[in-house]
Amino acid sequence: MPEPAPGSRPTLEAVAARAGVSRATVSRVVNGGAGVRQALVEKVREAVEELGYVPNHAARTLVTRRNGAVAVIIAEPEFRVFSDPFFEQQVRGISRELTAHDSQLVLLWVEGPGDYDRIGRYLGGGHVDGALAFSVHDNDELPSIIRRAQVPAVFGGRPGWPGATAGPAVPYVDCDNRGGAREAVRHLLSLGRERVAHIAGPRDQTSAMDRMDGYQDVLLAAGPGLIAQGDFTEESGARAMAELLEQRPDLDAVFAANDLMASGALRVLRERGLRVPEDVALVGFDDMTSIAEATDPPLTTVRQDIEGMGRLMVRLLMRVLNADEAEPGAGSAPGSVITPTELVRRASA
Amino acid sequence: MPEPAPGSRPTLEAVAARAGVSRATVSRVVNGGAGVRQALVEKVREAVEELGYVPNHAARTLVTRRNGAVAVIIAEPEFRVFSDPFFEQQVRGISRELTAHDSQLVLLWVEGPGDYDRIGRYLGGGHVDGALAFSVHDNDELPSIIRRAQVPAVFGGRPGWPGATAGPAVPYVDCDNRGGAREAVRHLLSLGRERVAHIAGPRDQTSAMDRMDGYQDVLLAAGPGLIAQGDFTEESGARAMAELLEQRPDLDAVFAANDLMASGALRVLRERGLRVPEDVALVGFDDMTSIAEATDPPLTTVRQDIEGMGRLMVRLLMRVLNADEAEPGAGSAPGSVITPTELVRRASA
DNA sequence: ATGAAAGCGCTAACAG
DNA sequence: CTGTTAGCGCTTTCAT
Repeated sequence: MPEPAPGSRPTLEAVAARAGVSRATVSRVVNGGAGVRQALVEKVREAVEELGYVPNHAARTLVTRRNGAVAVIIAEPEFRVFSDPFFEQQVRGISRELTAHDSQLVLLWVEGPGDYDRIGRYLGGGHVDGALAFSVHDNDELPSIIRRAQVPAVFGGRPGWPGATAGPAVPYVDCDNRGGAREAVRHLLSLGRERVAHIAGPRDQTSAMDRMDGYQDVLLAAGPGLIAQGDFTEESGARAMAELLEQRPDLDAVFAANDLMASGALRVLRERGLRVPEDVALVGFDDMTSIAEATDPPLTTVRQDIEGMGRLMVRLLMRVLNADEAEPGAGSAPGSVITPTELVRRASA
Repeated sequence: MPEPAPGSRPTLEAVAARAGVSRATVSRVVNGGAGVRQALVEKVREAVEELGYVPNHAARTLVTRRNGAVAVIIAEPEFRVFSDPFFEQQVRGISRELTAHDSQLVLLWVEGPGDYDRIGRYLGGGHVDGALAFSVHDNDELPSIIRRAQVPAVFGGRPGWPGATAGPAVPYVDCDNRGGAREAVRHLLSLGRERVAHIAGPRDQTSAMDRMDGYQDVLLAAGPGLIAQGDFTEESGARAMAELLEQRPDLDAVFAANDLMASGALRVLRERGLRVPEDVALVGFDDMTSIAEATDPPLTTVRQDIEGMGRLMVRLLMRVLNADEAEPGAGSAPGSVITPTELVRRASA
């Protein structure tokens, strides 16, 4: 345990002196040691160890123009967000992958429109190599801020704002919402269900819309009154279920756009004395285990690999960064990633 | 909207040329503009605007040795952590206050012993001006890592590890756990209750122990069988309540060390047909509104200003940083902060 | 394979 | 008040 001199850290210079080599050589060794004689490498390593040398990040950034930091932007239009287990998992994946890439996670917490200015300046200031953001709502200002700041970015979730499809493609990572929804509905049909209803999520979130599209892909002409609108909350799921039951008392299956709404629906179903899955089969989406495994009966649902998506966001960003380095400004079309989903069968369908 | 030249940002030099002054003058203006003629200030401001100049952080850090970033270390020995509402609030407070101090939040997520090494190196590498950590358990390695890295740090929650009291005092921010507990118990007594039980939190968390101490301060000789051990979970609260009821069926009040355990206790109380507060009065701790307001009856509890504590952690750290700057290495004894608590009366007591 | 030297962009004495 | 100058610690040609 080298006791560093209090006050000032040893520099490259000091290490060089100690090892009897030049600064350049020390630098090479510290950065991998390619093209340096083994004997010297060892001598330098020793000196580094003895002095407890740690490279000065600022100095390195100044010349390499890389700062080994990535911003994670958390916009908070709603109440929860952080305490959302979905979020926690995604950030965890990001954190892990960033660590693997020797990068730091700089958290940018946006609390209101007033913050956008600050965030824009920060992003534009070149403090981070790139940014990771989440496209929650369609009409979010964030994308344009990021574009203006000219910082490479990757989104979590397919962006849905107006010009998203036009112009330079915005790289994003999302799960196969539409395909997963199709699988859920097909599963319900395979169970012999004939009147499958859908509880949809908010209209301004692409994930919700994609899931509804998937539902409609399979049920080309979904009967009237079989789709109800929710907003991803438990309460809205309950309301939507009540509505559906009123319009179509004959329904025999429900596909809810997320587990939380499914649990709300389940509650109403039971209150009405309907048995799940005997009378009505129910499938959710997300496989938020804290919900899906806690309900009675446990929910059959569509799983997405949330942590994996977080990791992929980082990998994608790193690819953009490296492409940018090779050919700056080249529209290196990084493409997006859609991760597969998986139907998890439990007892509700 | 100045369209920055693609590829490279304008430097101080460029601004100086444009404004027809020296780099030094531009630097002065950019950093507040003290001692520069108004005419020049404006000329420089204009040039900055036109060129879309943004200071290079790395260059600035290199000379000032300040990087405007603070690490928030999240150790995760348990499952939840991030999704803990307590945590969310504290981090929110930290984030806000950091923003007010023009500092960035660098998130360091520690997932296991293997990560300590990396964290230690990072902290020691001078990438951040200081660190904020949370003292969850007594036997955590984190404090020693931080000390070795010689980075100024402030803890959230009174540290309880062995040498915490010896050596240089570790600044921390905590609420008045002991005083709050006293108030809770006194309230129960003022209601005429005579056999007040306590459901304690984990023995290796100072907050839990302090609350128990507060309980004992008031009930100098708490009768036998009036204290049961929990671990801050709902389930443990229920178990503890059952235990207490068995040992002291005559108890007429309970002070639980947190709201989660109180809600567990409440559940058991109701299962046994005991009325709250008529038969047994109940007080919790934390005022986690998502719990305290959701129970039936709503919980009387001890509120702590969690977000405020987060903000205070930052302020305290900034004070340490500034003291350090004035007199490096001086044991400037920053002291800790204990924030007051407040009894929130609802229906349970 | 190694070293010498030239900056990266900025701040902070120090002169004027 | 303003400009000149000297680095901060590191990487990176370019010689050798």
